[in-house]
Amino acid sequence: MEKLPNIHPGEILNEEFLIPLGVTAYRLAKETNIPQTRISEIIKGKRRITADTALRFSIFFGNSAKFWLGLQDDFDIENELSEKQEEFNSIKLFAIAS
Amino acid sequence: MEKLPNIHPGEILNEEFLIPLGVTAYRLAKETNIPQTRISEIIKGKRRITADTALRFSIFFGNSAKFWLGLQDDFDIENELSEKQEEFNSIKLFAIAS
DNA sequence: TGCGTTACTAACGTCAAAGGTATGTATTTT
DNA sequence: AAAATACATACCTTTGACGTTAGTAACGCA
Repeated sequence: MEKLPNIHPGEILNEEFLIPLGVTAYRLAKETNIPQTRISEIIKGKRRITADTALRFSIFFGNSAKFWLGLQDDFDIENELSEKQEEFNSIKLFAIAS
Repeated sequence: MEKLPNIHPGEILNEEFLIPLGVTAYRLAKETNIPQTRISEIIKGKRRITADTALRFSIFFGNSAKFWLGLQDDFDIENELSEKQEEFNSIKLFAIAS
């Protein structure tokens, strides 16, 4: 198994939505009433997708808020896993006390 | 439509996992290597489920990290929606510039 | 009875990040 | 030329995630 580069939600926003649809970050900011800085930082992977952001995106793009939060979750989970492998290995599955 | 009380993830942790399985918050903290305060605050709805928490829970309970983060997402989305209805109403679906 | 484990809460303190406003600098459009 | 588009940087505030420590209480057992 290769380890995927772990692509962040901002990259998907840009490459799967903005570019194909011909929407600029500026326009997205204006139409969703999100400050430009927030959009800019999300695209650069410096900021997370929150529920507020997810809802605004979902209304504008016509998809679901869970899609956007799901992207963030996947990204977070992958990052945590690769950072704390050993830590997590020490946790054992629940078992009823004997 | 009635508005559901919007149940937070900690409540589900407690009522759907801890109580039925007979696991105390104290034991969960010990076995997942999470400080007790974190568990306590999550159960009381004062703290969110993060990727770290979700992964530890999923290993211990034998389910997925996305399940736990999904609970948090659902909760966040509901809260945002009820708080910012009007704000979101002003956002319009994307349309190609004419 | 007294010690240790279990169980939970409350009170600090730190650091990261989410949020906004303001500003700067191009480029395009009118 | 003026206004709108497009994007980035800097600064500030507030929230919240995190941990450590300390405190209380109840139960188990030797």
